[in-house]
Amino acid sequence: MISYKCGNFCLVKNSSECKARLGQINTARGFIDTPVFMPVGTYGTIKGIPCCLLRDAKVQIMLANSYHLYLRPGADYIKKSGGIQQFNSWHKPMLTDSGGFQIFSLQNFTKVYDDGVEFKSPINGEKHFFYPEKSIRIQKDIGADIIMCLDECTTYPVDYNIAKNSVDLSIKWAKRCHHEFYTYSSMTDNTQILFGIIQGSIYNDLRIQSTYEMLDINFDGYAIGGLSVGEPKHYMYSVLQSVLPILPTNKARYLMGVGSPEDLWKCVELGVDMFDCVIPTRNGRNGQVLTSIGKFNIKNSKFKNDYNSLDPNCTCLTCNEYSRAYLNYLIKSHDILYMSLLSLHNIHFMMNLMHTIREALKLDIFIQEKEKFLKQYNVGE
RNA sequence: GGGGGUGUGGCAGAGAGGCUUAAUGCACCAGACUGUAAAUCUGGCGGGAACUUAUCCCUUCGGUGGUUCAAAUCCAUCCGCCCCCA
Repeated sequence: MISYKCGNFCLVKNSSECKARLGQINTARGFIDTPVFMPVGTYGTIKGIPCCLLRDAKVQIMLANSYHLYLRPGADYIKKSGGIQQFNSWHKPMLTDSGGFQIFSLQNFTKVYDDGVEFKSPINGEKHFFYPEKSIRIQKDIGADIIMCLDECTTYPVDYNIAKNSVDLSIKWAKRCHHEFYTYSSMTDNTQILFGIIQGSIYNDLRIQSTYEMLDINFDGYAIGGLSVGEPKHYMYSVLQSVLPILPTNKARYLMGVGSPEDLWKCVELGVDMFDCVIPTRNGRNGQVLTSIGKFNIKNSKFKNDYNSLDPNCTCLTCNEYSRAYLNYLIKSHDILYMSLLSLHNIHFMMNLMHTIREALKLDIFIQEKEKFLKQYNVGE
């Protein structure tokens, strides 16, 4: 059994073939084997899926969003209810995002100032001022195991000078977050950990500057944000190749908002440890099914008389119990059950994918397994 | 027997002489979705050519016949359906 302090990242094994690594993160609610994929439950719930089924699917950690939870039901409320993991019955590690992504996703309801950001609530139009200290306090009160700094997630495309100012702002905010994190007292003191977020859009020199300044502040882990916001793929890989080599090997690296199955293999290869993405859940609710032989949309009429399971290589509840034909029927008849069943399958798929990646790293056969996966996956349906 | 109404694309339902192959929903067919304002959004949806763009031909608003340069829209007539009174 590996023994190390809460919050520490333990590097278990490096690939001999590439920059990929096997690791483990220690949190108050258990160990997380990396590389890991974290399903997104913005409002503290993975839509449509009971937590017991997430545990069955071997989900290790899930995401929630501090801004959305702050709006409803409120950070104080969650604190009083015993923390988010108690409130939602998940009882396992959770990571909360800071609200920084909402500067991007809710940009039409947002005004960024030097001190913080003014959000207009999408629920009722109320104005809320978010600033670094507030984001940290909310996340601490919510009880997140991993807390993210408030950053500014820029849009794509963005001018160099705007990106540069944004990087400077995110660094300034990161320092304030770091200070508040070690100042503000909460019920879960000493068990929560804080990650900084590297920005800089597609500009490698800004990314490198952002990385060094984040390293100076000294976080428990480092996230790469502001990617997968519409930029061409090669920019993302270019940024990763600039940033990852200068990150310390003894800290976790988290690529925010990524990604698709093929992205996961490629980014693990470059040395990323943690991922999150709405693809398996949101796309599942829109009918997209991820399988070992490619993705497809179960709404398509060709599945009306297809009595096979979604994925011949999957053993999830959906694949065990239901045919493509029935799932096609469910979605056509707007029965809400399809959302749960497709989300659950897609989460199983992502978990199996990460398990395959970890096993490949254990056996040091990552590259061959990656190629095997991509070949089969791109065959499609 | 008397009086009134109505018939539009797969369905519902606008349109009341030219800009109408005909609004809008639904259904149907595709596509998109990457730190979730998302059970959402976008496109297509009479037939046939062409297709990088543009475009062209044919056929449609119950049937038939008319008026008109021009008809889903006006007139006549036939057919179907609905309602009220006896």
